[in-house]
Amino acid sequence: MVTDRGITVLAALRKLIVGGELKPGERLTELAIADRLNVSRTPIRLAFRALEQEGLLQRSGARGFTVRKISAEDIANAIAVRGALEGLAAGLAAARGLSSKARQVLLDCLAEGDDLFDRGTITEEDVARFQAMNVAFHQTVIATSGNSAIEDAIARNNALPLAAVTSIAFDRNNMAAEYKRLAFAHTQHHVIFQAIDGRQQWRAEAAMREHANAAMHYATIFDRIRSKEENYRLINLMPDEVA
Amino acid sequence: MVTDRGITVLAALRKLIVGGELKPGERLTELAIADRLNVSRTPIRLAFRALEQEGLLQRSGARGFTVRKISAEDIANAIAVRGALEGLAAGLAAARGLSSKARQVLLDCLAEGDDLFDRGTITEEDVARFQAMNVAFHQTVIATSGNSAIEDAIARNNALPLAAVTSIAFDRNNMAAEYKRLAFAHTQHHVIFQAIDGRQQWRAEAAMREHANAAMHYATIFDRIRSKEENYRLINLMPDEVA
DNA sequence: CAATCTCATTTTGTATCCAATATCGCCAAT
DNA sequence: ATTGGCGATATTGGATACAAAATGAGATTG
Repeated sequence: MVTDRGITVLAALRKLIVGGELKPGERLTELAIADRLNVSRTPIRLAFRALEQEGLLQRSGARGFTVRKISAEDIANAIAVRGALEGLAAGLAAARGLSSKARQVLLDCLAEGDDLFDRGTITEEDVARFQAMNVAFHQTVIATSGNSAIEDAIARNNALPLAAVTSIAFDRNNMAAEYKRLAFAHTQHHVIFQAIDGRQQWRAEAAMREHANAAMHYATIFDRIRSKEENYRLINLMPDEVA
Repeated sequence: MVTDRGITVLAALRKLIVGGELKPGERLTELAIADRLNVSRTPIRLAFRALEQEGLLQRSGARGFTVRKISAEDIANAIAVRGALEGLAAGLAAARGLSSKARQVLLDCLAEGDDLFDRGTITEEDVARFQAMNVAFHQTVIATSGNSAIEDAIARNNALPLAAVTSIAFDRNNMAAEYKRLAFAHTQHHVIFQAIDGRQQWRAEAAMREHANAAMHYATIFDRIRSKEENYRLINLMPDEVA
């Protein structure tokens, strides 16, 4: 064993797929990919099955895998699922109440967002900051729910690039519009925090569920992002990179 | 390749785990299981990872897998997730409307249930009939939602034995109580159908979500089922066996 | 000319071998 | 007595060889 290549291979393949170098619908044979990545078929076989579970690959008939064709509808579907699951999480979090530590994390997220949006404009780096803050906010709420099955279900649902909390895309030619979009999402974070902190279960659930619709935006611009119009920038934290 | 043992091995292992022959917490080594099932390590490696995804195995440290310890809380958590997802599905189904074919399937399910519960008592065979009908009802609603991400998420959440629609458990010494329980669940089916057929999105969602609580019963009696008290019978359709 | 059958080729599934590394027990030193 | 290192062993990861299917092309026949 040279090193633990399994993980490396999996990440490399994910990158090839998400990055579009392996095109949707393309058929993958173990040998071809093995040669391409300079490993034997063994780690490839494991990676194929893992990626099938993640929803990036599909079995094609009795033989082989193809790269899943992801449509805007798929993204929208996954976002709806995310909304339902995160809504449930937020409601349960409200019912259970925040630990003082979780409460502080959320407050920090809110403060950071306030700081970010106070200026009235944002830069591309700000978007990256927002993303990190956003991920922390959502993960804290989910963790506070105390229901690990939600966490699992969301993690698996996150496999689709644009449906995950860890994805963010924006139009660099239109940062004013992006500012509005993200600032609104941040305002929703305030509402969600209020509801959870105030132990209002139903309100927390409804607010979080509505908040997921902020991401529905991605489904509508999915085709433009996919075709790599160069004014669209996609920041996509891979599963490996998330703490 | 003798035959496609991969699937066989996976199913066999699942059975060993769910059946309790491999005890929760037990550490599994590839070689030991390979010998036990008379195959090489290769299909075992694949199966371990698949079962990890399903949530039946857990990675234990840097080396090896252990059989996941499932608690009553885990079951309750998974059922809550199922409720949220099926609730979402039912709501979407109401919004979209039933196809005439789906409508007929649901009506048939209702008719079969009516027939089943008309007599005022049930036998063990009736429970099996109910289970088949129940699975069909739920799958039809989920399919009608038109959101395949829900289907996927539910399928994966179903891995835990008692959290799945495909599981049913009952106390054979107390069939009168079981009759009440299942008859009530069936009445809920009527409500859900009414709501979906009447295009009442929110009512459909709420009704389906509440319906999931019928399964919460299993979380409460989980320990008794697990310890195989012989008056409890568990019918568990494995993922392979579901059409 | 179409349909079907056969055989070659491709590709997957399984077994086994080797390399790497974690784990455990033992011994010594403090 | 406890801790730290050291080596033996167990166990996993990866490569390769081989067996079994599936697929496709070409031939053969109705």
